[in-house]
Amino acid sequence: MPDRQPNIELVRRTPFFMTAGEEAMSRLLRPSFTQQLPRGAVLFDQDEHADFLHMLLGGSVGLTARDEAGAETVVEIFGAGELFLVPAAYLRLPYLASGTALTDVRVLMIPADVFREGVAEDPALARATMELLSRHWRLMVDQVVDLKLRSADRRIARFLARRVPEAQGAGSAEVPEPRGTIAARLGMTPETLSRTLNAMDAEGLIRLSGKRIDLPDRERLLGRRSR
Amino acid sequence: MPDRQPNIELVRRTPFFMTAGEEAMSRLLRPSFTQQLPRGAVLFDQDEHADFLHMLLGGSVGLTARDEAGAETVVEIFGAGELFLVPAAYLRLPYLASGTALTDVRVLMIPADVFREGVAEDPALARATMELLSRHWRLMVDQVVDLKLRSADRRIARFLARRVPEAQGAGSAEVPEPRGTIAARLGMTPETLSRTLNAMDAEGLIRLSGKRIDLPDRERLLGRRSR
DNA sequence: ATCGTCCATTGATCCAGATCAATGGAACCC
DNA sequence: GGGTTCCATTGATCTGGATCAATGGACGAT
Repeated sequence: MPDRQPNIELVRRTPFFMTAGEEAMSRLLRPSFTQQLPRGAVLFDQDEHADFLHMLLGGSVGLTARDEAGAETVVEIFGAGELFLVPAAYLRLPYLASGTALTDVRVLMIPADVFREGVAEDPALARATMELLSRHWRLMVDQVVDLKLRSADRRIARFLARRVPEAQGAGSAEVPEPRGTIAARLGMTPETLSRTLNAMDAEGLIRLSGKRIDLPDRERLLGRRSR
Repeated sequence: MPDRQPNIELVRRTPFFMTAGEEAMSRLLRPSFTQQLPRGAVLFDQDEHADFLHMLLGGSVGLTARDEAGAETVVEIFGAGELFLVPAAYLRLPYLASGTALTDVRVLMIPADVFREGVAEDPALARATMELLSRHWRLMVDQVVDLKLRSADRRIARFLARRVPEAQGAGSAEVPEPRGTIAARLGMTPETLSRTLNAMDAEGLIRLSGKRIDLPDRERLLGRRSR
């Protein structure tokens, strides 16, 4: 059920549109629409032609890549306010990965050709796009370093710490995504994730309570030298 | 020994300047200079402020990240014609990684502020930059998938195959970089790389000859299902 | 040429995390 | 409300690749 009236305020406040400006926003919004989808829905599929960019208004989406043997991983998990699929749309190439709703989601669908036009004509929109791409590149570099240098428990600790809104001290991380998805994002099996989480709980580093995880001491959690 | 006369033809032919156009090129080249550096030289250091973009005119450069414990990996290896460090320069953030000359290199040094100005004023330059960033994001996604899904020997096979100029059949890959660097780029130890390379040679999948490696049958090399 | 240094190779052993295999539990549907 | 299904957890075992430990060779310096 497409909906032509997205929550404008929410869109206006995203880092992307804060940089791109009001004009770019209304230009992109005019031909766009929003979709509500339940957990598990597939938003787009690897190898298919990129007709839309997606901006997540609520919920979270997993970028899932499948290799030639059919095995799958999660490359990244995007949360509310994130705009993604710019590279595929811009290069007019097929998507590198599929997108799956990890929770119920609300997505703003922006036609790729409108975006390409806008970016060519509006310097502020181009600026916002370059910033976005730069940030996203750095996120992926960070993940590569994580995978190559850090052990499973350090990766988990960092993942949880980044989910806490407060920069310092104690906090609480919302983790509504399926465990298997998080494990895949972190480059490990669900079994390893589960075991490590329970061990951390036993040590008092974290407090598991279903879809929320409390971090009593962020510094201690990150500080652990397990290699 | 900065040199104010880079090989213009070489620069003009890079994918980046083919898109950015002649005007952007002369604008960026005017305040730039080239440097010749020996293998092992450090071009820039992690955490330092990004004052320059680098365009590699010859040789290859490794992006090396160091974690808090002092361990290092190689995030990416760039070859001639590549422009890198755009994200740090554009976001005015410190470099995420250090750059090391893996062979003797010739680098064109482009001042970051000139680049930022140019990108704001020249739409063709902005377009080239968005394409570059999009491509680079996809390269990192590819690497993440590689690390998460593929075994050491498959990663090596793919790495070698991508170094062969010819798309099909047999070919020869130049591998002038130190073995340890390649191992780090592939997320394994030099020991594992060495052993796997020798095993592949024994099976006739590749032919080792110092800094060159011949691939008699690209398809067979890639086809191996060792999961 | 000869030495020293660095890097690659080779060998032996170890271990973090994967895999295989049940079992437990929460959400969903008639 | 009681299956049914799916997902998370827990247990036992296995293994790809890391680590530790020598050698061997190539290259640059003298």
